[in-house]
This record gives sequence, C-alpha cells and structure tokens, in this order.
Amino acid sequence: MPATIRDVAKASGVHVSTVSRAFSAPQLVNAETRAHVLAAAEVLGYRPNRAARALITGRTHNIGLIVADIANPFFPPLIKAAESHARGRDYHVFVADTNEDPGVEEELVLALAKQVDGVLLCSPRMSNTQIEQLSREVPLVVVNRPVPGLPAVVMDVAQGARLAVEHLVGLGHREIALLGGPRGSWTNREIRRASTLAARTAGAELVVLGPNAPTEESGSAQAEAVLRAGVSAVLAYNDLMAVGLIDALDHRGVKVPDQISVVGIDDTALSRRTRPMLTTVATPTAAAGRAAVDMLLQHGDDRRTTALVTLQTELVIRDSSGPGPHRTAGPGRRQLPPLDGVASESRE
Amino acid sequence: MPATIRDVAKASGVHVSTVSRAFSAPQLVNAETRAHVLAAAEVLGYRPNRAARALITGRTHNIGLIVADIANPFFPPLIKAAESHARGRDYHVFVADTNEDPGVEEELVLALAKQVDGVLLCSPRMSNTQIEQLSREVPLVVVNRPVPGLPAVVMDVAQGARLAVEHLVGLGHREIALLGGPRGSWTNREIRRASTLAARTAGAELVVLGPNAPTEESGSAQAEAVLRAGVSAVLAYNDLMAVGLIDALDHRGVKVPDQISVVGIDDTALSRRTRPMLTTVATPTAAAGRAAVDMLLQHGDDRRTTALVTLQTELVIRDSSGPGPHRTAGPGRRQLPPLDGVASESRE
DNA sequence: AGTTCTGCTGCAAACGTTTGTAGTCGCATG
DNA sequence: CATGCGACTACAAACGTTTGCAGCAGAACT
Repeated sequence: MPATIRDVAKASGVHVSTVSRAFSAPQLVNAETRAHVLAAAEVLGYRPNRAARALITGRTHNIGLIVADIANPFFPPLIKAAESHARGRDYHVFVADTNEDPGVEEELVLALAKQVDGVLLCSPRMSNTQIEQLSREVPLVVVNRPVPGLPAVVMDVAQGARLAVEHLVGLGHREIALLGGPRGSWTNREIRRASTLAARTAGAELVVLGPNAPTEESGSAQAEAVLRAGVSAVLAYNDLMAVGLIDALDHRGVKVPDQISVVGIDDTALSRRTRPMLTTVATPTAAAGRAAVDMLLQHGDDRRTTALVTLQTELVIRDSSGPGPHRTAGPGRRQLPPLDGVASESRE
Repeated sequence: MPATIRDVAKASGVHVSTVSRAFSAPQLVNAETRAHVLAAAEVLGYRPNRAARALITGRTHNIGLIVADIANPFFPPLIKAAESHARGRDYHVFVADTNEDPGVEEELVLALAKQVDGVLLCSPRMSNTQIEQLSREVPLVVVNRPVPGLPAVVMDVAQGARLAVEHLVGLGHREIALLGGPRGSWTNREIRRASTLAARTAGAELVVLGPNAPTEESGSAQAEAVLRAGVSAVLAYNDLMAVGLIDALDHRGVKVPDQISVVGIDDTALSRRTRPMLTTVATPTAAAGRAAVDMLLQHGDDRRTTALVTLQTELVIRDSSGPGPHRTAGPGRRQLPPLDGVASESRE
C-alpha cells in the first residue's frame, strides 16, 4: 500500500536506481532529474523503507540502548543525552528496559541485534563471558562496567566513594555503614572495594550491608539494620537507596544528619528535592551517554576495540551529612541525642 | 559474517525453505529433519534476521512508544507496563523521547514507521490533523488524548480535577489557582475546563496560571505568581509542578498546607516522597500502557478503528492539602498565619 | 579525427527471508 | 493396476532497496 521506490521511478520516468541515488547520493544525479524525482516522491508520499535498505547496506542507522530500570532516575539523563547526540549523527535510539533481570537482558540484546548497528549496554547484570558472547552477535559498548576486550565507558566511582568516606571521616565519623547495591553490579564491587580501603586508611570501620536491590524500598528496608549496626554514617549505593533510608529513619524519629549522616551516589534530580538535601557523589551521566554513542559509531565495524573511557566523579556536599560523634575537625555545632529508645519503634 | 538461513541449509543438507519452515511452521516438517536443522542452526549460532523477515511478511513484531519526556516520572510506569505486556505477546517495544518537541515527535513517528508494526503516541503535542496524517504512515494508538477516527486511551482527568477542586472547596478554600500545563496538551485543556466548571459550581474562584512547561522548575518559577494571586490553594497540572511549587514556597517560608494547600495530578512515586506527602489525583498509568498495547495489536491491520478507552482516576488525599481560610466543613485545627511579610523574600 | 574523460543513467545482482506451487515418494484405496 | 492421498520437501519468486558495472552522450584533450 505505501509507495515504493518503484512507484516513484514509474511516476518520474526514470529507473529505480536513479531514484535511489536521488536520495542517497545526490551528487551522482543531474540536478533537475533529481528535482523531478523528489517532486514525484513528495506527491506519492514516498518514504524509503529502512528495513530494506538495512538488508543490503548492513547499516540500520539505529542504535539500541539497554538499561536496567527506566524508572531509576539515574538513567533518564543518560538516555536523553545519548538520544540527542545520536540524532545529531542521523541515528535513532531504541530504549529497552530489563527490569534488572539478566535473562531479559540477554534476550533483548539478541532481539535488538539485527535491527540496530550496535547496542549500548548500561549497567549490565550478566557475566563477562555472557557479554563477550553477545558481542559476537552485535557491536557492543558497555556502560558502567569495564569488560575486557570490549569498548566501555565507566565512571570513576571508586574515587567518588573514597571522597565520600574521607568526607565522613573528616566530620568525625568512625563507624560507617555501606548500603550495598545489586549483586552482579561492577559499580557496587568498585564502591565496596574503594570505601573499605578508604575507611581502613583513615582508621575508621566500615560495615557492609547487602547486597540489595537498588531501590528506594530496599533503602527503607535496611533502616533497621543500619540502626542495629550502631553506625553514625551511611554511604548508600545510590541516591534512591539513600532517600529511602532517610525516609525510614525519619519515620523512626531518627534525625538526619544530626544522629546519622547519609551520603548517596549519582546526584540524581532527587538529591536536590529531599529534605535534608542529599550529600552525594555526582556522576556525569549525560557525558557518559554521549561518549558511549561516540565510541559505538567510531569503531562501527572493527569490533573488539578495547578502549576504556573513564569519567571523573565529584563529591557534592549538601545537608544530609554532618559532624559525627568523635569530633576531630570542624566546628561541632550539633547535639547528638542518644540512639537508645529507637529500637522500640523498630517493628514498623 | 553471521550465519544465514543458507548456511544452515547447506550444513543440514536441506533446502532453505525447509529451514525456514523448521522455525516458523514446525508442523509442516518431519520431526527428525527438524531436529537436524535445529542442531545445525545451534552449532552455527544462527539467528533469523528479523529485518529480512519483516520485509516479506510485513510484520516486524516491534512496536514503537513515543513519550514527551522520559525523565518525567509519569511515564516510566506506563513504559514498563507496555513493555512487559508486549513481551508476553512476543513483541518488543522501542521507546523514544521527544523532549516535548512536536517536530521531533513527527520525525520519530516517521523514522519508526517502517520498523515497527505500530506506534503508541503518548501525550502528543502535535495537532490533530498532523496526527491523522501520520496515521496513514503507520498504525497509531494515541495515549492521553482522544483523536477523532483513531484508537485512543485516555484518563478521565476531568473527573480527577473535579474531585480535587471539590476537595479543596470542602476544606474551605474559595480562591484557588490552577497551575496550567503545556500548550497543546489535551489533558491540560481538560483539567482547565473541568476545574473551572467545578469551581464555579461550588461557588469558588479559579485563577489560571500558565501555560507552563510540565516541569519542577516551572512549578517553582510560578511560586511568585501564586502568592501574588492571593489564593489559598493550588491545583497543579502534575506532581512535578506541584513539588516544584511546594519547594519554592518552602524557600520563601510559606508553609504547606498551613498557609497554602497544594494538590498534584498523576500520583507518581514522587508524591509519597515529599514532605508533606502530596495530595494528588491518581491516574492508572500502567493500565493505560497495557490497554494501548492491546488496542494496537488487536486491530493490527484495519486502521481507522475509532475505539476510545477511558480509564478512571481517583483522588488520593495526603498531607499537602488542609483547611482553608473560610471554614465550612471539618474541624479547622490549623492556625493560619498572615500571608504578609512574605513578599520581602520574594526575589530569591 | 581519434582518444580519453566526465557526467549521467540503466541494468541486474544481491541482501536474508517467506510462501505458493509443484514435485516425489510410499501407501492405502477402489 | 491405476488412482488418489498424505506427508514431506525443493523450486523460485517476491519483499524494497543499494551498488558495481556498463553504456552513452558530449566535451576536452592530443
């Protein structure tokens, strides 16, 4: 029913190949012939069938973007940046959501494989070997995780975690909890490694709680464990969990940052919206999206490029972190009520 | 480089058509032949090329989903519901973001047209005639707006707005502001119409501020106008704007709901996260996503189906709405400090 | 005048599938 | 024994493009 290149050829009295060239190689066709063709195409409402084109050129001009959870505010900025960056290069981005499920992840890559020129795999939960296998089906750029032999863009979240821990220790905290993220997350391992090291170096103790789903609910659910751990500060895997935790602490009458300091990671839009505003590690998500698109488009064909782009992070100090019980630096201007009496409300 | 159906045919000693049928019409091929073929395909790592298949069958088994802004928390639940619903029917969903730009919107529909079996157009900002034209390129289901002659699923947001206004009037508010949404939004017109009517009926005055971008920033930016309007309650186009407004009011020392009540629309995850928790109109977004997919898949071919599905909304009363200055109902347990003295802080 | 070049266009094969039609074989039926 | 049937498989055309090659003017050299 829709007009094909053949209809246009017939209508303008030239061969189909000329029509084809009129669109995709204008310099090869006489200017007025081209005008004729375009006019005919216009009246017929002709649109090139990209699937057919892809079949022969091998390039779809689409790129796939797979994220763990589209509802996680970490991803939208990345997605939007990738989209507009790609659009500027005449590419379209197809986004898909895996619900944090490695199975769905694999299925989606395979499904996307033949319809896109490459896939941006963000925060994958699969194993490295799985990812390597998939990279034989379609060019892959991994985001938020380095995979040997594959191009990847990561954030220097270890640096961020270190800064966060040092910030807390500087405020006088000696016992810090790390609210871990999801199993299979490289970022999570990285944060854990770096914060453990930073704590030890600074002479503080770090207790790890997790792994946990990277959600607000999961942050709330760990409030109990945090209190039981008797720490005075918490570093959370992401802002979502930090917010969930603050919320649950608030419900229990525990004041942040007066009784417990909480630091998040990601600097999502959320962090400026909460009361108190969240101290957090800013990750350059938009830049990551753009970089990933660039890498994919650059080595479009020669796979197995092993480039690794690392983006810097920084600590954004807001209101959810304050002086700890052991004063060592800075003016200790806050009172620290005892933590007792809180446990009674614990079962709610 | 990747294995084709031809390779599999060669490897298993049968004709390509047999291989094809082994996959897409198992009952037509001998069981052990089929086993042979599948085995060969397995070792070769063969995956059918969906583009080639689509070329001949005319069905891509993909559906497009276009939203105004993926970062708006209203959309993710809709997207996720549509995705998983579609996946259950062996369809994949490609999401794209328009940045609230009608031009990009049209471009995306056109780009998607040949690569999907249909498009879910959510909250479009285009004109009806534009949409009708596009529907000739690809089957369309419109979400959040009725378009004559096209299948659509909408929320009964008029009812929601009415409930919200009645709720506020019931609390004693007589002067209410409506924080309008974006130009071109059907939902916005609907809210405006219904709330104006409801206010008049209940003997209250409604002042409309807008149109505005449906963002948090835009909500904050209107705080000044809200104060100047001298109202005691505000109904916002969506939760995002409501939150932005509350935030800006808070900065100015204006207490919500003690001095001004604020009601949102959408009941996004945000609304339970704010302090005070937001009174809002719940819209069944997940159900809308599923319904839209169903409609698209149902009348896949016969376009111009004129079905219109309307989903009910309901008012969720939380903490951001309280008694107004004119007590008529309910216990007026809050003090109402004067609004004066606020303007001095206005320029921040 | 002959040769080469340039600018343009047509021809036809190819991309990886699906599917209508026709063919083969063994077997039961009349 | 011819016929028909059922189960299976091969053949080939088609889907809508792109692109290497060849052809053909006319212009520009030698």
